[in-house]
Amino acid sequence: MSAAPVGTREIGRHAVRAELARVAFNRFCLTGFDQVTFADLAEAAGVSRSTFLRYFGTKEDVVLFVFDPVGDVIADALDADRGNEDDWSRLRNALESAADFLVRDVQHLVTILGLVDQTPALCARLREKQTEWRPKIVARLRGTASPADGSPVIADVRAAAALECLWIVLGQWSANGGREDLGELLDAAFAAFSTPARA
Amino acid sequence: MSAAPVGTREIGRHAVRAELARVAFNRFCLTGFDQVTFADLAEAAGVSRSTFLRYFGTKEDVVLFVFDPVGDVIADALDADRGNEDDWSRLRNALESAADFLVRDVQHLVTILGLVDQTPALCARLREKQTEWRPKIVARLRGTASPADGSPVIADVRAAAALECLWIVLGQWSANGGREDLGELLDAAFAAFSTPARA
DNA sequence: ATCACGGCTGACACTGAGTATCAAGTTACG
DNA sequence: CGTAACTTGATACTCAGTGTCAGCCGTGAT
Repeated sequence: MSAAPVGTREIGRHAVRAELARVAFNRFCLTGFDQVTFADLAEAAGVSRSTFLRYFGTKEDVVLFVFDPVGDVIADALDADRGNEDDWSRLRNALESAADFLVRDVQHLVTILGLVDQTPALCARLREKQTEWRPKIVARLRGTASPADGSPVIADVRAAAALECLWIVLGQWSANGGREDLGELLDAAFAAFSTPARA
Repeated sequence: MSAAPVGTREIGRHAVRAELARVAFNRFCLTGFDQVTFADLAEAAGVSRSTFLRYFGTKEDVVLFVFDPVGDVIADALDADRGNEDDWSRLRNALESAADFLVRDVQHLVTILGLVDQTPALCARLREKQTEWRPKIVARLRGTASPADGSPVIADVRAAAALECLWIVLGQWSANGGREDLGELLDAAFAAFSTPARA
C-alpha cells in the first residue's frame, strides 16, 4: 500500500523526500503556504530549486503526499471486510482504518489539517486526491453487490458520501486538537445516514 | 440569486463577459482547455490580455462562472421548503431546483460537463465552488433542526452527501447526452440513503 | 459647450509555478 | 576498475496571475 522502497536508491530517495518535506513544512507553518516560494524552500533545505521540484511535482504535494496511501488503505480494508453485508458499516470500518493510518502522529496530523484548512489551494488538491480514491472504493462495493441491487450510481453516492464523512470528521477532530475519539466521531457522522432525517 | 445587473455600466459589463466567455468556450472545446492561453483567448475575442483577465480572475472561471448562482438557488429552494420535515427530501427538492436552473440550455450544459470531465483543473475548481455552497446549506438544515437533533456534524454530512449526489447525477446525465430525466436520476441517487444498504 | 470625474482599456513590467534540457558529478554493479 | 544509470544544479523558457500607469470615453453638472 505505501510505496514500498526496494533498492538502495529508492530508499535514499524516500529519505531525502521526507527531509525536504520536513523542512518545508516548518516554513509553511511559520510563514503561510502561499507566501513561501520554491526558491525559499530550496534555500532552506540546502538544495537547488530544480532538485526540490524534482521531488515534489507541485507545492501542494510537499504537504499532501502523506495522504497518498489513504486510498489504498481504504480499498484494502474493504477487501478484508468482504463478509460484511452492509455498505455503510463496511465504509465506516474502512474509514476508521484510514483514520488509524493517518493518526500515527497526532500532533503532525493536527498541524497539517490546520494548514490545509486555512489554505484554499491545499483544500482543493486534497479533494482532488479524494476523488481519485473513489473509483477504487466503488469497485469494492459493486464487487459484492447483487446485480439487481438498484441503480449503479448508488455505489458512487455511498462512496462519495463516506469520503465526505472522513474529511468532516477529521476537520472536527483537528479543530478540537485531536483529543476526541475518531471512532466515535465517525459513528456520529454516519448517523446522518441511519437515523431518521428529522428527530 | 443571479448577479442582478442594475445600472447601464453593470449591464454592459455583464454582456461583455458573456460574449468573451462564448468565444473562449469555443476555443476550449476545439483545442482543449490546457492548450489555450489567455493570449489566445484575448486575440480570438479581439481584446487585450489585460482586459480578458479583468473579466475572469482565472481561466477556470471563464468556463465555470455559470455555476456561481447554484449555491443561492439551492439555499433559496431550501428556504421555500421550510415546511418539509425530512432533510433528505428537502435536499432532493433543492437539488432539483439547481438542476432545473442549470438545464435551461441542455446542449450547452452537456458540453460544459464534458469539458469539465476531461480537465482536472476544471473538476478541482468546480468542487471548490461546491464546498463554498455547503455552509449555506448547512445553515438551512440546522435552522429547522430541533436542538437535540443529534451531533452537529449530521447537517454537514447530509449537505455534503447531497452535493455529491448532484455531480454524480449530472455526470451520469451528461454522459448519456442529457436525455434522461434529472428528477428520476436524483431519486435513484438518493435511494443510496433510504434503501437498505444491501438489497 | 465645456469641464471634471470615474470607469474602462491596453501596454508594460513583474513574480512565481512548473517544464525542459544539458553538462558534470556520483553511485551501483558487473 | 570501468561503465552505465542516476542525480544534481544551472539555465532558459512558457504561462498564469498581479499591479501600475497613462490615455480614452461616456456621464453628469455647471
